[in-house]
Amino acid sequence: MAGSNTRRRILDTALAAFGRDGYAGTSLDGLAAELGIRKQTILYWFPSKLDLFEAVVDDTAVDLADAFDEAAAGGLTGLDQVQAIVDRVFRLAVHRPQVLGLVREVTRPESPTASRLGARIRPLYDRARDFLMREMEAGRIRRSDPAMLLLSLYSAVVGMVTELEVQRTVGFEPTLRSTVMRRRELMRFLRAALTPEHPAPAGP
Amino acid sequence: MAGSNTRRRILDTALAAFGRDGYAGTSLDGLAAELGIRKQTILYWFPSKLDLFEAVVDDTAVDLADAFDEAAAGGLTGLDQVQAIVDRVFRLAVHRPQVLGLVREVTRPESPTASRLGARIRPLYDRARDFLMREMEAGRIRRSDPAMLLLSLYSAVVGMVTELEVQRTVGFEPTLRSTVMRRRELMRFLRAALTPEHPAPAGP
DNA sequence: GTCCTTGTCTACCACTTGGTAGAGGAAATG
DNA sequence: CATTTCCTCTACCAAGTGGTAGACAAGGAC
Repeated sequence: MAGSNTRRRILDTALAAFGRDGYAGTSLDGLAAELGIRKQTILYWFPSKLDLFEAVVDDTAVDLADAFDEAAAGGLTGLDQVQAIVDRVFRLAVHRPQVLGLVREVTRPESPTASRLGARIRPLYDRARDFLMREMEAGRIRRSDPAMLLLSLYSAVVGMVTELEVQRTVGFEPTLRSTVMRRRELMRFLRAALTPEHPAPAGP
Repeated sequence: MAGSNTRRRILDTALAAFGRDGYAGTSLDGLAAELGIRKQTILYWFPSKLDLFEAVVDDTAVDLADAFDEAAAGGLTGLDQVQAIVDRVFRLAVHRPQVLGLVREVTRPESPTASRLGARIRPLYDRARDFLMREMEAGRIRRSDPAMLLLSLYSAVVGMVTELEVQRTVGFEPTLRSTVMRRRELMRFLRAALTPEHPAPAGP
């Protein structure tokens, strides 16, 4: 039953292709060529292109959730927890940069399954927001609208990671050193933005 | 010579289409249908799809540059200048949301003209970085790597504005009120991140 | 009037797209 | 051995892709 391996290979290659070229920009023929198989083999495992895409999205959502779980398992609080998550996302971005490409593709307003990953991501989003609210309540993070703050955090992280990919595309292979630098700089930015002004602000 | 108006209409509609569906996801036939003309009329004004795309990008780059010029004309410094630019970008996003969609599309690593807008945007980028360096030197903005900081700023702003578009797509028409709220929240975030810790840090 | 330019159109073309139908090999199962 | 199941393939297809060739109408120049 070496065949089930084919399914895995298709998912992996499709993740890279969708993340790199987008849904519309990815063709089954091209994908098959990249895999050294026929397009019909892809359609055997996944009844349609959209089905394949959704499978890739679901697969990726699991990876992301795992990463978050892992980062959250330490039971940290405040900025230390934020740092742990950023570290984890960066590690994911270095090991499997395709994942972030897919996130970018799928968060496009007109993405074929914008709502789908939305639903998959929703629990993560809610957890993160609850965390931020709790920490604000405890005075460990500067008070602000948690939803907005979360969006800012998300944008900053994905933007930074995307930039790494852009460099790679241009042929400027980012060194481990430069990646570490970026992560550190991003954390400085986030810490500056999140550190509370006074120990306990408490306002109306 | 009412014809030249056609060119303008094509550019406007193409901007929206490319920003919404991406380069690969946009077909000349579909674009023509949207305009109520034949595809060949498009190809009369722009010799190829790629030419059209590049024209749209150039056109958009001019708009962006104008917006920056306008925001920078006040001769402000420090956080006030940053705020002016964010305000201006938000205004652009509200009036012509397609522009931000295109920016998003074109900053994809594998975008057909990733380097093109890159070149067009480069002067803006350099100006912004110089500004940040100057303000850091003057102690009006927290010291950090200007390039990284700029990327964080860019990501936060574009992410926030994109989110407005996502809401619109989902049918949740963002009110003027909610837009203003978002802008204010974003500025709080940026101010927190940029405000210098001490009046004059002075390093080695 | 005739000619030339401008702009939009119809008619086509070669190629690619996602998808269907079904042949055939390999291996387990009886 | 025969049968069935699993997997990958060849052979197609209808629709859509970007793009070419050229007809045709409107208007200005002469």
